[in-house]
Amino acid sequence: MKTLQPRPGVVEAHLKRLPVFSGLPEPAREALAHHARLRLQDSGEILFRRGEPALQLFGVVHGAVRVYRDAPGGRQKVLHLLAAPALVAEVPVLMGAQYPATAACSESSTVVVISRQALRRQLARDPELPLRLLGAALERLHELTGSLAAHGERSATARVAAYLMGWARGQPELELPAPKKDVASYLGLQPESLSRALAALREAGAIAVEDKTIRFLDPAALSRLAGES
Amino acid sequence: MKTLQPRPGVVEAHLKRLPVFSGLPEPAREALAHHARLRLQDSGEILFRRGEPALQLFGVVHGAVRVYRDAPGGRQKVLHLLAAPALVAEVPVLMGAQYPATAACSESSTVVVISRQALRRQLARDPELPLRLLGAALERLHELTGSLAAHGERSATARVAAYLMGWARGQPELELPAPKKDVASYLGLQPESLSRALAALREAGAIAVEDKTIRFLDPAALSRLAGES
DNA sequence: CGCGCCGTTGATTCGCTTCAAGTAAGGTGG
DNA sequence: CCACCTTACTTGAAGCGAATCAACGGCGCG
Repeated sequence: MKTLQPRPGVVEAHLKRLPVFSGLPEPAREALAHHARLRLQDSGEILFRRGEPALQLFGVVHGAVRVYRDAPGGRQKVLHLLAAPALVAEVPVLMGAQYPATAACSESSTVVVISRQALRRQLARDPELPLRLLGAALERLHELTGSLAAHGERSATARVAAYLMGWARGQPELELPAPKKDVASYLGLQPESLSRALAALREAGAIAVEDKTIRFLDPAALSRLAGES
Repeated sequence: MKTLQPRPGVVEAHLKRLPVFSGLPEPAREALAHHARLRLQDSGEILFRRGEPALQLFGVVHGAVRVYRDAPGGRQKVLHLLAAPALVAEVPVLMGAQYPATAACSESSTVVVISRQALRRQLARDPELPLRLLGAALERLHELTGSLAAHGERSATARVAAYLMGWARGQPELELPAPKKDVASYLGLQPESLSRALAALREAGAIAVEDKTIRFLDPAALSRLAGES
């Protein structure tokens, strides 16, 4: 891992690409950027661990991050998969709590690190910022809710189909934000099961798979496969 | 369902028993109570539905509520089980969003209903209140995180054991906050499976079951059963 | 009383996990 | 540049655990 302290302008440009900060007036972003660090992380490197006091907010500007919890038996259950641009750990940092899970890069990434102090300073100054962060938290809650509702109900294939559609956003192609084994864990599956589910979708003519790239060949069929119990 | 408009003093007394409001100065609670309604709900009656604009905050002062989402096939997946005293829907009301799920009473309950307007008015006046509500939201997020981590990993019996221990809080006995079928859904199980899991724990000598009451006979054994994969 | 809902228990089925190979790509050190 | 290792992914076969189907007893309620 390399920590940089580049020109504030560079960091500010990165912040601008994060949805939460993009709407802010430029001076506010500059104030934040002034106290931020930039980190270049290799795949697998850890951003923070569960239980540590949440002193830093992370903005992923390039790459992808997985948030997970260790489970008995040396396994880990992935709770979130984030692809740049995304914010990690707004809620615990905002609340002065501990990190509720561990975060690691699932590919080499560049991350903007903002200290809790700096964030708090800016929060006091900018009345819009807390609302934006709360909005992000709400979204997170929404995602967890949906994820929880999806588990148990629905077959493996249906879950995978639904997940793919959720990432599609109308585009004809999508790049998985993490190695398949992490995607599998996120979906509550074993890697083998994900592999088989993708194979089933492929054989149904709904998608084409090449490494981490999924091409949508038949969105209607995919949606049908996602819908059935 | 019966809606009452009792003396504010009565409502204020109820509010005082809700953790979020208990620390407030009495005048603040009275101001809130003034615009609140009291509802007596039968088991099964609905507080709000997914997708409706979140105009009302609910405080359960007696009884229990389940929050769920409808799943394909006419089923429903329970996301939260709340026993009085508890608050429902702080986050969407605070954010001016829509209810992300549906809430219904799982037994006959009495509920304090506070309009978003009234809450907002009080929020503007009381600098401590938003933080308290945020804290509640964080707890909710925590619960969801844990719940999600528990699904998939762990066997049915282990999940049930872990769930029971989570509600125990040191007491030798606990009352399930909902009919067993709702508890089952919350744990991602079919009612039959919950029944079998409880039977297994009973046969292991860890607990005794009588209707909705669970007595802890051997906490050590229970914890051991909860721990294994 | 008779009906419906909840909960329990038994028998069976089905889907996912597990175990086991085997391929392919990337990294390292000789 | 190649031998070697590790890691990611895929596929096949077998086992198991929870879902499902079914029947029954208890209880509240009209």
